[in-house]
Amino acid sequence: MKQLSILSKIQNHMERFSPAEKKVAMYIMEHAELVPNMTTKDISKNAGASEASVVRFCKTIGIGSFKALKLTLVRELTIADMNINDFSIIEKKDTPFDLFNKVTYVNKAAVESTTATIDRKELEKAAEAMVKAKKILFYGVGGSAASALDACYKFTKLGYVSMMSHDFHMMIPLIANLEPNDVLVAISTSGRTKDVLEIVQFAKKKSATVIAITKLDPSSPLYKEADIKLCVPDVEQDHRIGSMASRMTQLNIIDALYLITFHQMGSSVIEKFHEAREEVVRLRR
Amino acid sequence: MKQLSILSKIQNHMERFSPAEKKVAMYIMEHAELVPNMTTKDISKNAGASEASVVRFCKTIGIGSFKALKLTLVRELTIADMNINDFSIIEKKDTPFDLFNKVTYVNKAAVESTTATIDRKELEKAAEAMVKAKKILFYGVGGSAASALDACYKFTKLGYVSMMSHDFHMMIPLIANLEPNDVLVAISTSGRTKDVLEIVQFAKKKSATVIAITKLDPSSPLYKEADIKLCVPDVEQDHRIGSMASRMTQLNIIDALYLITFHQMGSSVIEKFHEAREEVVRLRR
DNA sequence: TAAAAATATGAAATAAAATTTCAATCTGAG
DNA sequence: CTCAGATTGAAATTTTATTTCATATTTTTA
Repeated sequence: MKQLSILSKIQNHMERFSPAEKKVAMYIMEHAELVPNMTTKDISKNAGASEASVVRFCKTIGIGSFKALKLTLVRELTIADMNINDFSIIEKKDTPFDLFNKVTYVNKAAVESTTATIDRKELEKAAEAMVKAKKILFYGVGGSAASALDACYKFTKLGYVSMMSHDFHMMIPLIANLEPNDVLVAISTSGRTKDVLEIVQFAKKKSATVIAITKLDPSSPLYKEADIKLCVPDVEQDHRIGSMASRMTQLNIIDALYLITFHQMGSSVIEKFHEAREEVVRLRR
Repeated sequence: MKQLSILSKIQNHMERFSPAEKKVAMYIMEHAELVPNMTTKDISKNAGASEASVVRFCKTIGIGSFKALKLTLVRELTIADMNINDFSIIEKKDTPFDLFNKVTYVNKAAVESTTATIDRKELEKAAEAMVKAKKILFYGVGGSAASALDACYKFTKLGYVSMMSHDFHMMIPLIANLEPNDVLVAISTSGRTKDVLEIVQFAKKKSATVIAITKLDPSSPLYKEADIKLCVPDVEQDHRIGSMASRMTQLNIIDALYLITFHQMGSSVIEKFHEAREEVVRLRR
């Protein structure tokens, strides 16, 4: 039989808690992953009960101390899965540290959630395309520009002619010089950024392979146009705040693409790679 | 190949510990499973060193506090049989999808591990500094340039005069125009990039506040020079592959800084923010 | 080789967190 | 009502973690 986890124990006990304990229980159930980094004071504030009640709560559920509860929770949560991906949990009274913990949690969840949208076959197609390419271009604007820059840097290290710009007009001549089998990686979570779409169309005209990093949405133009779709989840974001998680998901996919390419290239290239790295360490500007 | 495992990190570092730290390290290696339930005093007694040395030991191995060490140990000891925690497990026969899963795992772990190095007080100092600043500059080179770009974009959205460049020579005049209370965010995981250090020194001469995003390493020059240190874990990477995880940790901290600043600014600014966003959606280039 | 600088260390002070105490406040049975 | 028992949080206390600082040690420099 399955060992009764501490969280379900709390759940089962819910009816029998006193009002103050119940507040604590509710808070802990809903923010279990934050608890290990919190103090009794933090929790009392957030749950609207006293510190004493937090400690009493621990005893009530049969755990000796608050510290023991934290350890128990960490142990259980390392295996647990997660589901939040928005910032509805942000509250007025949050301290910087609270906010940090929440961001960390959301980002972790975002990375995790890329597993749900990525497609094996598309990854394989991407791997194949990367090997065939001489030149690789990356294009993303606004929030996606940083991802493009990161990707560009990584593939340069692999010895590709790899370029990016967030300037539409700069991209045009770059695209004009693409040859068949070269790759354009277009990054736009929404899949509806006009500049990106125009660049993609131009690249297709030059018979380049277009890889899109975009959210899984069959109705989006970018999704429809791309030869290869590496999909990020639609991490529904609090629009007041703007997307943070989407950058994480883009980068996670870029990292994968990089590692896959690296893996395929084999040891031949690795020497040059090594050489460049040593030079960097030596010069260390 | 190295990884995110704290115990092997301690092992690898063994030669470089000071005598007192070494005693602590030895004790912890041998009794790792007991440590989460011990206090600094317990350990100092058992290891034959002072409590201060226990705390210092944590910093030396790149973990922000003793409490964080305890949490990290619990996580690892429970995760141990969940096998993967680094890239040593990359095998020839890995499919692209396998590689994707491994990258995802590593990135998630990297984000998670920032909780071990961040310091509450430094976050609060950073929050304060950001509110006082008129102008914010970001500087990072190589792999850190993408993080700087991302940060710059985010803070521009908040209405700051926010700039970045990865060109050293371009940075000079930007720094020259900084005023007291303005902020320079210097991003360098190693904390030893020469360009970055020179920029930091110049900024300090202009009385700007320097926030460093760097690994927790008390001996690194950037760590020593910065007014405020937001530390990322030393996700020691397979040097054949180059760092992926470190970008994740940088971005996680940048996201936190952004959210904290946003949170502090309050609703006054949120309107302008909204306005810009709606314009973006309308124009959607 | 001596002086100066940098590093390392633990005792003690301080800060932070957890726990306990206790007086005030409820709650409900008689 | 009223009183016994339960519940609660403010404040005191205890425990734990962290920082400071003076001293000791090593390393560098002159």
